[in-house]
Amino acid sequence: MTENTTSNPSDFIRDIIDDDLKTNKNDGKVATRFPPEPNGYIHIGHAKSVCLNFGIARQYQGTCNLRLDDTDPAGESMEYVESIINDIRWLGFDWEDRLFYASDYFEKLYQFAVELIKSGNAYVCSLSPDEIREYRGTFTEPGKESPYRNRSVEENLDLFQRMRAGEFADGAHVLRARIDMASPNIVMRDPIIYRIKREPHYRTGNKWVIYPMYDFAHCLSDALEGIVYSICTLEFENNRPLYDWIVEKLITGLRPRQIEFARLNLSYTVLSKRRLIELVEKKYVHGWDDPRMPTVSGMRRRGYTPEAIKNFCAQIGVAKNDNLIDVALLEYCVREDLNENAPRAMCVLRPLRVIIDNYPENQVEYFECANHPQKPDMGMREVPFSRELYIERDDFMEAPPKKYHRLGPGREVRLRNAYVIKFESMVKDAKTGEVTELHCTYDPQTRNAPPADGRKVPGVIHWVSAQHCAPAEIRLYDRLFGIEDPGSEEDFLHYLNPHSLETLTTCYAEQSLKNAKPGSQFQFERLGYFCTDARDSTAEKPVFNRVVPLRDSWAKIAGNDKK
RNA sequence: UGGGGAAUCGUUCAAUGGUAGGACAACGGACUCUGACUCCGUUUAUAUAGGUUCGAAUCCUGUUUCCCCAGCCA
Repeated sequence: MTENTTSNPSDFIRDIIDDDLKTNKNDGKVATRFPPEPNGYIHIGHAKSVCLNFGIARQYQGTCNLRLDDTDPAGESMEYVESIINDIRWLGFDWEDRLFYASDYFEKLYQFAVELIKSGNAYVCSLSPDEIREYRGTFTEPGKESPYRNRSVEENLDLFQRMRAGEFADGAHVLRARIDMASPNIVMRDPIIYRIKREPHYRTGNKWVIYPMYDFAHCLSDALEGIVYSICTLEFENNRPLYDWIVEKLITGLRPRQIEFARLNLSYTVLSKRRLIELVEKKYVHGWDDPRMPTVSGMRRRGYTPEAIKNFCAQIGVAKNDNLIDVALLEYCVREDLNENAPRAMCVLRPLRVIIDNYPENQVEYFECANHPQKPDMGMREVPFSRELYIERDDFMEAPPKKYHRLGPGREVRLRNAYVIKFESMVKDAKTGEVTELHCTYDPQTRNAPPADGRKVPGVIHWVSAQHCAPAEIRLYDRLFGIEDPGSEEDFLHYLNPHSLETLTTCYAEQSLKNAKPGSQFQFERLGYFCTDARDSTAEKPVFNRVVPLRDSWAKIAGNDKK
């Protein structure tokens, strides 16, 4: 595992870079960029791209720019820009002074467009949107040339200037690249490169009423920034000829190269921006940072760590195969990191009162408990013990099966870090028959020691002292969807997991958890990893999010027995 | 249907003409004051049919399957 973090990753993109370096193709320059559109929060799929682009820059001592690709004012906002900046920083990447906005290039891009018109490579088309679609043809039939395709350079220049000046309504004209209406690649059939859109831009306000299209803006932004490797996802493969066409027409010297890789798909969730927005807007989740969301802000609030996310991105690799990564791998990475770094504590989720009949009424003892069983340097804490305790309801069974080694009639169990107790009797609710209270006795010899007579007590359960513990709220999160690949379903909302959030309001946390720092993670022993909710947790009532449960081999045994 | 991509254990990534390997998952077992962690072990793969070659996951030919493209989104 240590080898993993020290050795450099390798993939087909890094192979290309290695080759370029070997042949000195770009004077040894390595420059990448991460170019999100600020119209939503970034998610684990973006994190893959962030790790790739920034990771390459780091590995080759190159640079990686952060560029907001904000060429369509609809839906873009500063709130999204801020969230993106915040999220990438949190992941641990730095673009130094290279924060750019495509909108900062609007004037330059306009001049590039003028240049394209002058060289006869672009024209103003006045077909309606419907007509443009019709003229485009289909997969099997070539398109038809627009009647406006042969306008003079002067007319095109005049029209384009007037488009900019705001003389025309939205949709009245567009600027198109003059390529080939018969191209088998539909992208190349005179693609639109500028459209009129009377929509205020979150950065340029009302300065512009024409906006460049992605295909035009992106490649030129790359070129302007001196990007060498323009890494994007597979669905842009069809656009690469256009990328190259534009760059070839307008850029001399070093030209950026587009390389495509397969975007991440994660099981039991969706990663398309459209669907994520829908979940937020229709309130199926409580915002972009809902801990069930695969967004970076959601995972942060859930308690995932940057290290876990980055390690996950390293594990999944980079290739061109469509993929659906098992979310279990992400959870593995989270556990791996938290097992190493999260201090342990005890917390009872579904309490059952236990009275130790032979323990003195007003006595309190403090047990020194290790914050981490394998890491003494993480220190100790004192945990109070008294006559009345709470244990987990699951840790008692009235009629336990043989393999169950917790508490039951006639059985003994070890209280974690404390005494061995023995079941004596139970109290039931007269009406419901539910067990409401247990009476036990403790063996005073078993403090920090095995039973004196050598008998074995296989079970160990967690507990809290009733008079010392802190009432807490705990939110148990489960996968957002009930099926592996909801993203492939048109009506994906039908597959939402109705139990993706379970809120427990009568939990009891050990005393030390009262001062838990917001956003900090713990392992609640025998249960899982939990994170103090950064938003809702208070000193009076701490709120914990379950990051991920511990692996539970008992659940498997119990589950098999039922079958 | 035209064009562009991709096919290797259940999932994913490697193997760049020379022993098909890793991780996750699954399944056994050991250990254990967390049924955690850790450790040990096991199962399972080159889409398909031909060809070239001493030797093919890799090269060639055909076939099949999957993904992307007909936004004035990115």
